[in-house]
Amino acid sequence: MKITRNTTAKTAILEIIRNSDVALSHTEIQALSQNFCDRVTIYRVLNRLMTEDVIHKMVTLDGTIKYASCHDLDNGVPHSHNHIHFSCEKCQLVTCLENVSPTFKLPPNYVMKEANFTLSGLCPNCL
Amino acid sequence: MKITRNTTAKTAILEIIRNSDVALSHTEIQALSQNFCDRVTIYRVLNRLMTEDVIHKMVTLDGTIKYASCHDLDNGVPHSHNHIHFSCEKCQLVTCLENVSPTFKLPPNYVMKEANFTLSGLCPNCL
DNA sequence: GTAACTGCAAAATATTTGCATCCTT
DNA sequence: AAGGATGCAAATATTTTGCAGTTAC
Repeated sequence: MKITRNTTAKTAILEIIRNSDVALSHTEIQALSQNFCDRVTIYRVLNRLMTEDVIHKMVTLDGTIKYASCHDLDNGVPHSHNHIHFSCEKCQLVTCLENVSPTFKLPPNYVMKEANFTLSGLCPNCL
Repeated sequence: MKITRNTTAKTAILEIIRNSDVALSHTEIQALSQNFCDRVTIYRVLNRLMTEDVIHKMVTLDGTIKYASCHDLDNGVPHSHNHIHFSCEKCQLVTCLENVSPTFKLPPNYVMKEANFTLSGLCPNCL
């Protein structure tokens, strides 16, 4: 996997994502960045961070793309992104439910490469 | 549930969606509609069809929203939209896998209202 | 007849691209 | 030094809103 340069923008954006316990959209990251860098740079840094596999993205039911940091598993096995993301319709926060992996059986001759599982509803804080 | 008026635009758009065996985006529906009606009307009709529960939407991994008709179950029970959608990365087609419902266990105090399960990979035609 | 629907224009929002300049390695 | 990264401007794409005119019921 190709590693890109460690620039200040990249470091700052990764910090924002890692400090958040919920997934963030490009717009939310921009708001948190306090105009530290350009909108366009955020788009490009997010793409870089994804190719490096330090963050992953998901989509909410309304099509908004959100980013969250990847948590490495203890055993060093490459983590999967097949966990469920929960989007609270009241507080709007998107949380990674790292330990909830759905099971299912694909029909014959389908080859899965990526998965996105998003639920919406009410989170414990808004219940 | 509120039923909206059966206008020619609504009928035509529903026809397009029902005649397709894959889920369609707003842009794709517009292309298929041969400029039968305005872009804005398509947005509004799609929203109406969703409130009437005759179509449902999903999001692909890149955030594109796609629409597909709802298939009623034999027993008359309101169908769920918790089936998996498969997005082929080669031919770009999004298919509803109606019979594949994932099972999972939500943590306590989460209340699920909607679900979106999207996989990407290769479909049987592109394998 | 009337409330719902549509088309058109325009605004608001989101994302991508080109290019000159700057910075990491 | 060199190639990658950034900022800015601008193009492109997507979605929403307002309003006047039209249509379904």
